Amino acid sequence: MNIGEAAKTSGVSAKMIRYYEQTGLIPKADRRDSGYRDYSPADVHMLRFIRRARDLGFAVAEINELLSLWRDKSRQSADVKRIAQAHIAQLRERIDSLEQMAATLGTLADCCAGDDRPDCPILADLEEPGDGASASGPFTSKTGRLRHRP
Amino acid sequence: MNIGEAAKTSGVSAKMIRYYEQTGLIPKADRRDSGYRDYSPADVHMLRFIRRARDLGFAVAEINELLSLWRDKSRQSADVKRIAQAHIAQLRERIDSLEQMAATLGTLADCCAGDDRPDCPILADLEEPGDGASASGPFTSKTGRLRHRP
DNA sequence: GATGCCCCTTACCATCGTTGGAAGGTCAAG
DNA sequence: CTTGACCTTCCAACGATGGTAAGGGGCATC
Repeated sequence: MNIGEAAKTSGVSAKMIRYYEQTGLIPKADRRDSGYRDYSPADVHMLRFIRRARDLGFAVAEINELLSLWRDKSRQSADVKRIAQAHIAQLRERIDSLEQMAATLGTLADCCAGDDRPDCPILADLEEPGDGASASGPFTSKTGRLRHRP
Repeated sequence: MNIGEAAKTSGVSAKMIRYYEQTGLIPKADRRDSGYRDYSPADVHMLRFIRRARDLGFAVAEINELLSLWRDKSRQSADVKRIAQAHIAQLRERIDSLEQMAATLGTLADCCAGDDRPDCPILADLEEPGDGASASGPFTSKTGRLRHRP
């Protein structure tokens, strides 16, 4: 199976398949005489596993952990559960940050007339954060910022 | 005012101030004879504006928009409100994605014995997503992924 | 006036996951 | 044989931030 086919059936782009191979997340694919990578259904299975884990927000490093547990038939489900729960906690933190942001902005927008007058509580708050719906607590400079999604 | 002082009083690191200048988010700072950048209280004010907007999750491109409205005294608060509301909608989308992820994982973890047996519904779902708490709907490959926060 | 310390400058490199492109080889169909 | 779709490798970029290194200035203290 070509990399293109593997990409289509797994949902992981060919670019990313090569990247995952390069970074060691997945083992080096077999090569045909032409140099083309050759994928088995089992490889595609693994790729779909990765894809699914990415969709669930796991970082590649975490997926690495999950993959070794997946490959290890004698794995303990407790290990997997631990990783999953740690990830859930991470997700909750980010959700909280985002909700704080949205709440702050929502309050400001509600106070905003939204007409053609230059008075704007949103800009005013950006200038000098108010107390009411302040978002300057839990997330300072490093937390709650989202990755740019292309 | 030195860049260090400006950084301290604005909450934006010196590094980022230079970066913002380089990328055109803020105008080039005045220079003293020594070559040091020189910042006025107004500049610091602007930096705090930026900082606050970053804390609220605005991307730099959005902050650019906000900054021009901020500088434009005849701005219409409707414009600001529009930007803010679009941003809120973005935040809500991401929150939804994250909540779906957390819910899916939570369900799986609840079903997981968490003992030393190899049977693990979490891994099973990663292999072949189930229907119950599937998270394969709204967020496919590009949505809901978080930026890595160092 | 010299010494030490901190700050400043520019200029790279790394991160993380992903996408894009260029330059060239392979394969299957016409 | 040609064409076009595929594959290969390599290199670069994104966005925001941190780090580091080398070289020089500013200021307080001796």
